[in-house]
Amino acid sequence: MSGGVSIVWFRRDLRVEDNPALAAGVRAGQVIAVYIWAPEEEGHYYPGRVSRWWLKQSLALLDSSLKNLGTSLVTKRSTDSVASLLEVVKSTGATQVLFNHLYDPLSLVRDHRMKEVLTNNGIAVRSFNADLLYEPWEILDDKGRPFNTFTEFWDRCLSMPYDPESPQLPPKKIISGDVSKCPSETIIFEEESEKGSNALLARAWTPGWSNADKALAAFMNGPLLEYSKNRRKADSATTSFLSPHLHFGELSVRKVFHLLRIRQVLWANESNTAGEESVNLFLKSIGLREYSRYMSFNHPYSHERPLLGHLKFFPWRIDEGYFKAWRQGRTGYPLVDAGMRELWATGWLHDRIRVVVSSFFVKVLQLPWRWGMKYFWDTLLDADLESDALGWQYITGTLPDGREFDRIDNPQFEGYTFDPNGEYVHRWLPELSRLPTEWIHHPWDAPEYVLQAAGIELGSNYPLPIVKLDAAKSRLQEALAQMWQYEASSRAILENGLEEGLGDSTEATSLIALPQDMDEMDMDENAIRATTHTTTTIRHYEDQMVPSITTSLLRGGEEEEESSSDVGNQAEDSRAEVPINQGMDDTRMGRTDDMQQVNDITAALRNMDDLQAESSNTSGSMRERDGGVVPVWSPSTSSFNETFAGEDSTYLQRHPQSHQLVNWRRLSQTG
DNA sequence: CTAGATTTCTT
DNA sequence: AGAAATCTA
Repeated sequence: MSGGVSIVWFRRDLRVEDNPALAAGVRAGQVIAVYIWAPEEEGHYYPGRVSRWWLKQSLALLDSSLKNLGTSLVTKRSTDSVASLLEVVKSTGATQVLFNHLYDPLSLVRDHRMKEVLTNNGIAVRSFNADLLYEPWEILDDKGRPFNTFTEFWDRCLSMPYDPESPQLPPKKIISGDVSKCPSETIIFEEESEKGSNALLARAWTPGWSNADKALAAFMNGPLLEYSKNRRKADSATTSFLSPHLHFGELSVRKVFHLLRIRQVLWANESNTAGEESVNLFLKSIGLREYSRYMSFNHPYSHERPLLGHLKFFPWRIDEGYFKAWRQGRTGYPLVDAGMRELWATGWLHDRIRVVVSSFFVKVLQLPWRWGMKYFWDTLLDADLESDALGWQYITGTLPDGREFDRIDNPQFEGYTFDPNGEYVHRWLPELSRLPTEWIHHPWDAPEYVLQAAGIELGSNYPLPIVKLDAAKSRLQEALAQMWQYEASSRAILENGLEEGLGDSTEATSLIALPQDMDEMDMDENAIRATTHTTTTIRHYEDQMVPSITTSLLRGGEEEEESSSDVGNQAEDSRAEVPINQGMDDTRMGRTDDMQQVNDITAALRNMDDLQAESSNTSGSMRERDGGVVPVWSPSTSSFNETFAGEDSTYLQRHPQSHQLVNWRRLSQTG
């Protein structure tokens, strides 16, 4: 036993405490800790600037912790993490590879392949749960099927016959394997152009597992008690700020859960109801994180496809201008705009405001949710594929327990509940800083003299509402009517057995692609315009699907047309595009049946082989339909950055202490 | 005290 | 929008 060398493959479990893979390695003998940076494998989901910044800090801290324990972190730069892992194994003479589970679709496929490759090479592979209270396959209903609503899921989690594993302490000492033949490679996490902006982040955040632990303690001993009371204020400092730590696995959810439970019992004994309620609420947000993994595991396409198909024919607006206005915080709705500017400036957004801006995005602007999700991915410090997919699908209403699609939230009213005194808006929208609270969430209603006194000229230094709310409501109705009509004709085509129906169906079924990726964003603006201008105003009668990003990974980008293969094809279709044989007058009708079907299929797909077969299949069927219109955006080239920085002096001078996150102006002065 | 109004919450 | 919780006369 003591002679064995184990590779511990770190991914999003960047901690030494309660890390089962690491613990197993230590128990087995010598350990070689490895981190492989292969972002190209993530396809569209190459981590954004702030996310990479966090990762860099976190790895540095992990390395120093490992050094204190007797080894160090071997880092590798790769475009094929499985191949790199195999190299590491060979150069170190390791006999086993240990890692902790991930549940995003890319990792599921990659890890499956990794297991296969290594096993074929005679290497033992062992994997563990380090990210969840319970593995997704442990939480099933009475018939042994996965749940489809959060409440049911979470109830079951909380009433499981056995508790989640107790958190383990860090190892006292690690016996290092010989890494002399396996040198670390330097990983570049930030481009030169990003360093300036990144420097600001360090003033507000301290990544790394030991800091995560401190953040947890600070939250538990402070804001947690008031969590239920304060959680709905846009700029309150009462959120936990743990999400980036949790995303990178710097913090063990099981530890969080454990400590929360202890605290809960304590407060229950003191009959501290406010405290109890707070704990329950906070636990629920942990539960949502669990649920996002659960959904991703059971429905590996939930990051790119709606779970329910009832909006399949919704005419999403392919409108670059709307998209840009939203990103830059120039929609004319102060609460939305403040949120978007905070996001851009700090990489952070209060949970409530995430709901506000994303709901606005989908319902008022009618933009395809995957664009919004991609933007969140690129800009959020806690960008998390599973959580964000769940969130956006929830907002869009494509989950069984999602919001109703035809309900539009009113940012003006939301403004007065989440930001009653307008402080949040004042902070992030310097151009409105002199507008009284009475008008702060609806400047378009303010009398001319008020606007003048506040130095606001609507339509010039602050926009008028990009879409009026009553217009948004009727537009939504129109869009739904179109959707039903399109649905009906599509069904007619199917029933008539026509291969190609309406003349415009090619256009109609073309895909709405994601916004441009990083490498394309630096393109000449004219070139971009040339590729997009003809179609920017056209509505697309199709879901926002893209070819599966797992394709390139599996087949090196070229997959055969294998539609004949197996269940996969059918399964894929039913999941992505729930049959539209009902629900003409109720967008929600038929969802139970649909979900039933989805479930049956995914149950059959639990096996990784099927999953793999299916993903290649998907791309096969989607590929030739690619070519949707792609709006272009670029944080790095946006002029908004410069316009925004340094404008909000007055308010910040008045409230120097008032928020804990990045103070954009102050930081840019000193940094 | 209750019926009715009003506010809050919804994963 | 609709249910549930909270307020009020």
